[in-house]
Amino acid sequence: MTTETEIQIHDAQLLAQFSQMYRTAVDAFMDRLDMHRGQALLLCTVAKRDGMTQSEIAEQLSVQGATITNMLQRMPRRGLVLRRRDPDDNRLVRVYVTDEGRNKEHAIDLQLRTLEQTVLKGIGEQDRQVLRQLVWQMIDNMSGAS
Amino acid sequence: MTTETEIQIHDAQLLAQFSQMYRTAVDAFMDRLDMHRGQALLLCTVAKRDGMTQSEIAEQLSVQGATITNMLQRMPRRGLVLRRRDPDDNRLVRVYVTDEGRNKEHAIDLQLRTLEQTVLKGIGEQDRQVLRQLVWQMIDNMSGAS
DNA sequence: CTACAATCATTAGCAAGTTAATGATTAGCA
DNA sequence: TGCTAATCATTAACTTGCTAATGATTGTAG
Repeated sequence: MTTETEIQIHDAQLLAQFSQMYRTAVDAFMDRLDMHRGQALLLCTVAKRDGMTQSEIAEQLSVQGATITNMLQRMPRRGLVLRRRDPDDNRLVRVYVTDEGRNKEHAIDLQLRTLEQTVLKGIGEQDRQVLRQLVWQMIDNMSGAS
Repeated sequence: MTTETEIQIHDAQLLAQFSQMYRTAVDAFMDRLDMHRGQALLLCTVAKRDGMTQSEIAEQLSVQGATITNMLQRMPRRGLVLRRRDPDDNRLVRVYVTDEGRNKEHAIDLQLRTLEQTVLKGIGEQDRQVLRQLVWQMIDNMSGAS
C-alpha cells in the first residue's frame, strides 16, 4: 500500500514518517492503560531514580524544562507522583513516585515491551543489534547539532 | 554524556528518544527557513502531486485529516498554497502549490538533505541501506497495528 | 556584606497532534 | 425518485512539544 512511494522518498522524510508513526503507536499503547504518552514516559524515567529534579527529567527525555512543568501540572489526576521542593536548594523541585505510581510503571513497562515486539516483528536479534547501534549513532549525531 | 544510560534502556524507549530528538532536529532546520515542521512537510508532499485532496495528504503524512485542516488554516500567512473545492465533488478540497510555494519547497528540500547529512554522518552507504530496510520494516509493522 | 550573575521553575502563547461530534455533499438502493 | 448510508471537511477540546519572558533562589566576586 505504501509500496509506490517507497522508491522516491528521501531518508529525511522516511525518518520523519517513522517518528510520526512511532509516536502514534506509543499513544495507542498507552491509551489502553488510560495514560498519556508524555506522562507515561515521565513516570518510567522517575521510577528508575526516585527524587529526580525536573531539569534532570527533561534532559533524560530530551525535552525542554517547561514541558515537564506542564506535564506535572496535569498529572495529579491520580496520585502517581509527588513533587517536593528540595530543602537544601529551594530552587529545585524533586519528583517522587508513589506506590500507586510504581504499579502503574510496571504496567507501562509491560506495555512498552509489547510495543517493542510489534514494531520489531520480523527483525532478528542480529539485525536488532545493528539497528540499536545505528540509532545510537544518529542520536549522537543529533546531540551535537548546530 | 548519555553513555551511562545506554546500557539499560529498552528498545521502545530508545526509539521514543530518537523520535523526539529527530522531530526537534527537523524543527530546528525548518526554523531557519521561517517554516514550521508540519507546514513544510505538507508543502513537500503537495509539491510532488498538485491538487491532492486533504485526505490524501493526511494519509501520506500518516496524520489525521483534522490535522491537515488545522495546518492549512494557519498557512495562508504567505501565499504558498491554494485551496479549492472540487467542482465535480463538492465534498473534496484540493490543495495547489503556488509558484512561491514551489520555490519554498526547493529550499525545504535542500534543508532536508542537509539534515540528512547531519543525522546520518559516520554511517556508510551499506549501513544506510540496512537502516532504510529496517525502518521500512518497522513502518510496515506499525501500519497493521492493532 | 552586597551586588551581580547563574540556575531552576513557572507562565503565557503558539504549533501540531489526537478524538469525537457535526454538517454538507455524494452515492446507492428500494 | 427519495431515503439512507458513506465520505469529506470542519469544529471544539484536549495533551504535548516549543520559545521567550519572569520570578525566586543560590553562588560568587569585589
